[in-house]
Amino acid sequence: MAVYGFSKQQRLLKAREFQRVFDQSRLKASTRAILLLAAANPLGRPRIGFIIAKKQVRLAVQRNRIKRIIRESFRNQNNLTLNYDIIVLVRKELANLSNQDIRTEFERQLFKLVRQDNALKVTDSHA
RNA sequence: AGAGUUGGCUGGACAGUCGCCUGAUCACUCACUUUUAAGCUAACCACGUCGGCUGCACUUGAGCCCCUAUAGCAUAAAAGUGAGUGAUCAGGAGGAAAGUCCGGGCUCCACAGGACAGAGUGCCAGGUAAUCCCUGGGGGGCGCGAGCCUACGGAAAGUGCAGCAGAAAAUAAACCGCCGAUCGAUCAAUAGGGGCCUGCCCCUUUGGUAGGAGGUAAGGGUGAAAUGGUGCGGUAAGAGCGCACCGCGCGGGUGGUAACAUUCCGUGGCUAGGUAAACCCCGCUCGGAGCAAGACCAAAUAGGAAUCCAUUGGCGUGGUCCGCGCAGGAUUCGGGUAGGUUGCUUGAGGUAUGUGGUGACGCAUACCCUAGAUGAAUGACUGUCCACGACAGAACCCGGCUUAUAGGCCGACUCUCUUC
Repeated sequence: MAVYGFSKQQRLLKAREFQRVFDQSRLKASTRAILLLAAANPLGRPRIGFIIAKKQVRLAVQRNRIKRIIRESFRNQNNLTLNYDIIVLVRKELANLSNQDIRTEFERQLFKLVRQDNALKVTDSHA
């Protein structure tokens, strides 16, 4: 039932949680428009948090739009097995993209994280 | 019909699927509190020794009592509170939510007084909780007009400033020009007088020429601005020097609550230039910080305070003992961090009607409750339609101002043209 849901359990809420991801990030994917950082969590589900600086995206309407689209995309990733806390850092160029382009940009980087995670699991099992 | 002025309203619509936040109701789970029910615990271990008993031993030690059930422990049910999950229902950004430029409410701090500094403000009257806002009125400017703009107190309190041009920029001055009366020089003339050398000289008068102490502010030219304008008289030339009209100042009257107006009366020949978003003067206003205000609950860690225990032993003080201090243990307390709760949406609130007022707005009655997030909700996708959707996202709350804005709708008014 909660497959498509998006409650507070799937969000990063505290400054400490954000700081932990920055300190312990193992996965990283970035383009000119967006940067994803991720650190493993023990909860058995992924969580997501946003950092959209006012310096990068000046208008509040644009910041809200980006958050909503990426959150909506993240919500629909029902088969995502990535047990990580993910931080999305938004850069200036993302505000110029359309809704559809923001979505594909985010999903492409998210799958990059999944591939990195799989590669790590393989090396861990060898070691 | 075209051009324009002005006031107000609106700010994509509908359907489906999947989500987010808040509230209400219901169900389940967990925690806490209260009540009720039935139940378990007087045992064991350790310690203390005010007293008692037992009993060994001769003064200490051992065992029991010395104390609880009106207590403690866990269980179940019901009720309440809180949290979580699920279901259903309801609600969920703006006209500017923006800039944070003013004004208030609210909160805390300081204090409730006075003075100075500083900042703001500035025609008048009214509205308001209040304002730098709004309404009405006055003055000035722009527009054929509807209308628009206006930082609009004081320049005879003082100080300062004015590039370029121009002769001169604030107190009068004089470049060109005009005049040159009064002054001597020179020429001429006629008239008059005088002298003698009898055709010359002198004096007076008149006119001219060049000069000139000086007079003048009409004219020229410069400038944003040059010490009222026009005309006539007047004069050597001119000039408010005089007069008429216009303008201006002052006093009075009249109208107006007032700013102010004045086809009214008198008076002054006109003096008093500009600049105060230059200093300044005058009147009025202003304590500071802000919801990250403030209030409450409060883990861990460190530290603090109080009480009790141990003070046999340790460290310090000291020759030693007592004592004192430090370190130790237990309990309690307050401050307070993370975190949480609250402040937090019922308010100078909306809508309708009536009513007072030119209007801003006030008053009365009825009805309505309309976001409350906090790493921060109010959305995404699909389809259909059309005028193809601008500027843009609440963060304690209101009243204004300013700035941004695709379009669409309604009202009032002005000018021009055409037809009747």
